[in-house]
Amino acid sequence: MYQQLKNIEIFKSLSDDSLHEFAKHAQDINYPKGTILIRADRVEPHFYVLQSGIARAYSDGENQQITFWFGESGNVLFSFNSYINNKPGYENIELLEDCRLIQIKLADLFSLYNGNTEIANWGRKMAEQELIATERRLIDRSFKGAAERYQEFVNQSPALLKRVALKHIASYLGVTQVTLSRIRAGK
Amino acid sequence: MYQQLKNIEIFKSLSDDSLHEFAKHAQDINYPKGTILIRADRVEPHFYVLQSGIARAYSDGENQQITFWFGESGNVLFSFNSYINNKPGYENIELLEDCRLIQIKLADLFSLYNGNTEIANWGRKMAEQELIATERRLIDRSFKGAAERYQEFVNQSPALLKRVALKHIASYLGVTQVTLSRIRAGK
DNA sequence: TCCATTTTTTAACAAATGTAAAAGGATGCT
DNA sequence: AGCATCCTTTTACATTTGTTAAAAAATGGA
Repeated sequence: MYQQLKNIEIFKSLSDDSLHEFAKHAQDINYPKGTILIRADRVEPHFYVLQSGIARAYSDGENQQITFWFGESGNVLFSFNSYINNKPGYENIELLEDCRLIQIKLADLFSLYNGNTEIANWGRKMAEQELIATERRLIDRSFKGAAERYQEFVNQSPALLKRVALKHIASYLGVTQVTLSRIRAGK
Repeated sequence: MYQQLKNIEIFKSLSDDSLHEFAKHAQDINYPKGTILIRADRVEPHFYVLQSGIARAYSDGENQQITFWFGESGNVLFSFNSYINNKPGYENIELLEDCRLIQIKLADLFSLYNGNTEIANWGRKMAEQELIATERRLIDRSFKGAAERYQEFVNQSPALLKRVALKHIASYLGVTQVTLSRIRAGK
């Protein structure tokens, strides 16, 4: 497990000691395509790292479903509200392909945070990077038109474009599927 | 300074020891209304806590300015990209009233993070709370119409409504000032 | 108070996006 | 292969929001 973690980008900033600590609590696990790994109405007691496959996080509304995050190999994956506030969250996470995951209990992760300064700072930086990326997306919604946001998605995530249904990409970009079709048709 | 920090909500989860550590590096500072405290094109070497007054963060585009954050008494205030990546950021921060601030050098904050597990976890939680709030706003842009977003702003931030120019609130909500006027007129 | 400046509202029109429904494609299962 | 299901595109129309310009209202200083 130590060797496995060592090859994951997000762990590369950690010392060997911290990585061994992580490895003690980490499990390798597989789930098939279509699995709803995390449900909005439950407290999810695990934290995951995607090793292969892709996933999406979405929120259910009255008559629509909003996809607001995609995860690829190497990304961390958890229920924000479980992780941060120990409450049921607003997001579901669905595996869009068969996935191989690292699984760690939140309780174990938190004791690592409390007992190891390096890991606490690792967790801090992880949250900060997500924060800055999310804020950029929020700002881009005001600055850029839907066509431009689509072009950026194509440039930055060509792999996702091929593997994810367009209806999910549409809601990720903040438009309806009809609008995305229009953009793609170049009209 | 220790007594002063002790009364700020965001520091209340810290032990006395950690608070004394903070106090060693904290300074009390005042700036007048209109000050551009943080500029997008510079690395900002400080981290601030607002003690009184209000502020906004905004990003400049070609022909518009997007306000994406408001700060009130008790909020932390920093340049994300300076703080997180040590690079010039995308945001300016303007003081909308005379403000009293706590100022701490980022270099000092980072050494606190690296030397004190409790403070590292405090910083982690701070980033996590901002993250969850930002993500909610992003999701709400898709789920809710502009009129509903305005109503929520009115309910959640009545103080800001009175003290901030409507043009800034409009861009915070992701609409033009004309649209916000229409919403307010109930049309 | 008066004036200049800034902010907010209103109006008319244009553009972008949403909605609903239908048709065409693609996919997966038996 | 054939069928059912789901995804994507297209069309027509409605609605929302943006743009530009002007007027009204508020603000701040001399």
